[in-house]
Amino acid sequence: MGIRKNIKTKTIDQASEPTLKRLPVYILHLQELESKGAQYVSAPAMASVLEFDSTQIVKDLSVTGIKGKPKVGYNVTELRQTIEEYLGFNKKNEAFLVGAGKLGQALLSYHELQGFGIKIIAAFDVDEDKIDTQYGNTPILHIEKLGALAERLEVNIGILTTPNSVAQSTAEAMVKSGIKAIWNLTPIKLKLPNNIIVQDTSMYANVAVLLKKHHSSEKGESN
Amino acid sequence: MGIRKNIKTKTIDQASEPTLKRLPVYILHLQELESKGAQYVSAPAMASVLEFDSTQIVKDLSVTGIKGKPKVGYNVTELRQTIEEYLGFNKKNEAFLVGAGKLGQALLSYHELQGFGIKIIAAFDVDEDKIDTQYGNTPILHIEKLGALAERLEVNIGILTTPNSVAQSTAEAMVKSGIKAIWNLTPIKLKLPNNIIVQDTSMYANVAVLLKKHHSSEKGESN
DNA sequence: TCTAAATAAAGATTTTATTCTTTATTACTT
DNA sequence: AAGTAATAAAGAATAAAATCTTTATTTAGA
Repeated sequence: MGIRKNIKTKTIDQASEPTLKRLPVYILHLQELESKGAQYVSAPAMASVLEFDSTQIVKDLSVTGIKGKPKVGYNVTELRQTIEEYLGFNKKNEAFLVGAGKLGQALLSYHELQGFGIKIIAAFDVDEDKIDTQYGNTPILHIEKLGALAERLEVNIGILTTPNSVAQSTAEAMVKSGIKAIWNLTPIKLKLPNNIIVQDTSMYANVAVLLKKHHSSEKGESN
Repeated sequence: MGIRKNIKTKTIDQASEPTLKRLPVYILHLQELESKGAQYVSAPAMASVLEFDSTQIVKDLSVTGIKGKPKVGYNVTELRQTIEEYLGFNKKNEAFLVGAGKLGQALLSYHELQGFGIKIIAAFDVDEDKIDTQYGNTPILHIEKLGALAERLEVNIGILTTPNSVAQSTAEAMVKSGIKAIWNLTPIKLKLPNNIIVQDTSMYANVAVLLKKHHSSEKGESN
């Protein structure tokens, strides 16, 4: 019969940021497998397709608490659902978008985001031409209404796509309105209270890495 | 007189990716300082504004080869120019954008990118309604013309903003056309030859990190 | 001209993430 | 039913990055 360990592994949480960023990649891959009718998938099989290290995949997936079976792998659908649940993609993540410029409009059109947890229910701006119009199905409102609406609708996720010059002040207004988590798509480093979650997605940062690597490789450096 | 060390520090290159991503933040901050007429700035002064560690700033800046003066700091304009030069922002980085959907259009409108090194000179799509029109000042062409044009204009930077389903095949076509560096804004993990530089900017990855941190903090976890 | 304060720069330490190695489990095969 | 091959899971080692510490430089002020 053997000895059964009774020690519960309880370090379920606290996944690293690189791990969190890889999890959506797994979801997309699993969705593709599902569409092909696959029932099970092993970590090495995923590794060869995604070109990750297979033990890293096992580690990444383990943060969700899911268990795979040796010789079989993971149940594809169960795995996808478990990751989605872990990331909170299946929760009602309603968000406000502030700054309805080009980038903001792109995100308003980017309906795939809904499948990945975020639903933008209103946008805010100061441009009178945009205010009280709709973009897609999303109303664009004057930014003054942010506070009252955030409270009434209990929205606490904000997406920041304003011009750089007003990014900091707008973010502060969002916090004052009860926004707890901000997805910052401006390149500005926001200074906000510690309890506010800020996720930066700077186009500039990515351009910088791309160009430097590109120019370095042109000069024949060893990558 | 003292002993003057004659050993040249030659590890000028090979900045880490986190460092490369911070460099544009410094540029933005320096631009602001310049607009206020500041002549010099010290690493600790920048640190207090940007909320970075000051020694990290010194380390980051040192990859460009610039030297600061004790008690004075760095010359603001010289520092900005040196970083821009290091990242290749002042070079002629002409790029093609492939996939003129919403996200692609947002980038076409995002003229600030020019100040950060990237100039999109043409966009490509398969949608007949878009082909041979212009978006802003940028022509949208049929994707079949990519190869010939890339060769003629010697463009080797590509921006990928297609639907996920065609991301891989489009990327392969770009590589065949002579594109050497791809800024991948799809969430797909591209499988391309090793000599091709790929920089991923996945919205999903960032949403994943944001939501997980948000939900974890709601549950009262220690950040 | 000398002293002291400020700061850059280099080195060491700590932390974090990835990769490698070992162990144990499970299903398939004979 | 037993052995074997495949694989997950846990742990160890390695690599990388951030932070901390020390040293040396230099300019401003006495």
